[in-house]
Amino acid sequence: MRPHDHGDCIRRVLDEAERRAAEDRVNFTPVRRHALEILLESHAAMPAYGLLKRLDADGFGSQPPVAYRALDFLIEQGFVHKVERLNAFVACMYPHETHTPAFLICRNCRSVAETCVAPTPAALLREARAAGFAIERSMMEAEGLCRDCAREEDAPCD
Amino acid sequence: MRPHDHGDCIRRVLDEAERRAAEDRVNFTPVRRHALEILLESHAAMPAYGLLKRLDADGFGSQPPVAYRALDFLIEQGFVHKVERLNAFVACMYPHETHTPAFLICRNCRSVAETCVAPTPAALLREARAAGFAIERSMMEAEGLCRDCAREEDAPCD
DNA sequence: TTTTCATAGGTTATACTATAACATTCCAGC
DNA sequence: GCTGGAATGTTATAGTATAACCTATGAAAA
Ligand SMILES: [Zn+2]
Ligand SMILES: [Zn+2]
Ligand SMILES: [Zn+2]
Ligand SMILES: [Zn+2]
Repeated sequence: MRPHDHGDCIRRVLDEAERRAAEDRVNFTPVRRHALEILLESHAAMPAYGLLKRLDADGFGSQPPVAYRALDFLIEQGFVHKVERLNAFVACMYPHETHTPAFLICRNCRSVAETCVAPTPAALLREARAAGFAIERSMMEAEGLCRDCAREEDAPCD
Repeated sequence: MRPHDHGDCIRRVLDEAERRAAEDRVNFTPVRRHALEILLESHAAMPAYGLLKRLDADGFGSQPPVAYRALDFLIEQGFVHKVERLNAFVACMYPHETHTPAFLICRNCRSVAETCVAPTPAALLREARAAGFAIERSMMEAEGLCRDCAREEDAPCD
């Protein structure tokens, strides 16, 4: 991840979430909001039990449903994605647009970058149509080496 | 899934696996082969513990590593894919070509169709290049309604 | 031949992920 | 004030995956 003003990421996404929740008349309760804030702390993917631990520390309860219910809501609203490959969750960086999330997952440092790809890729859409399948949600995940880790592997003095 | 000669699917994939294993000098042992045969029995995705139960019934051992080791091998060789969304496994229907597996997963009947999509979609590849990310594997998963289930939902007498 | 090394498999235990089920609280609308 | 739905509290359990260590096998090196 390139250096950037992460405070800006946080404000931007949180504001948009707030706005969308109001617009859609959904209940953006304290625990839900706080879960999103925790996930927004970094662009890394966080496992459910990591989130739960944080929520517990902040007084929101210690039982698994606390985390999973918050996550269900946030995913439903499109504020959070699940990275299936990692069984972990990330705040969406493009909550203002409907999209097919696409993740670049580094097998070395496990960093996760969400890239901005349009709704369902054309090739998949074509295949789905041919099969009579109606796509409602889709996602893409790619595993490989991030820029930084690739540089390390290249280094002759490794 | 349309009606088809499934025995033909099985023979075709098994032969190709046999051939590729010999070519790559990897050890296609009885338990590995039998695990693939079990997964080939249908195009549905099977959970690891379902596979384990079958392997156990056929005398290959009852402990989780039995199944997970066989799956690790089969995935490594490209004979099997994991459907991340379902935490379940399917035999690859296109073992003769390197590809990005793409699955159409019905949210109603949980059927899984693997569609034949080329290596990493162009859009994702572009994004990855821009980020300096080297993709090694990628996959796509789409959730929605299969042809049959869509028909049912349409039915006025449902 | 004996040693060595790598791969596969056996076995036990445990960690991690997720949901079911039911009780309780809260609040908006009637 | 009653009522119904949404959110939360609480307990229990189901489901997924890996760690760790040990044994067997067989082919290559010494
Ligand atoms: Zn997103
Ligand atoms: Zn990395
Ligand atoms: Zn495939
Ligand atoms: Zn279906």
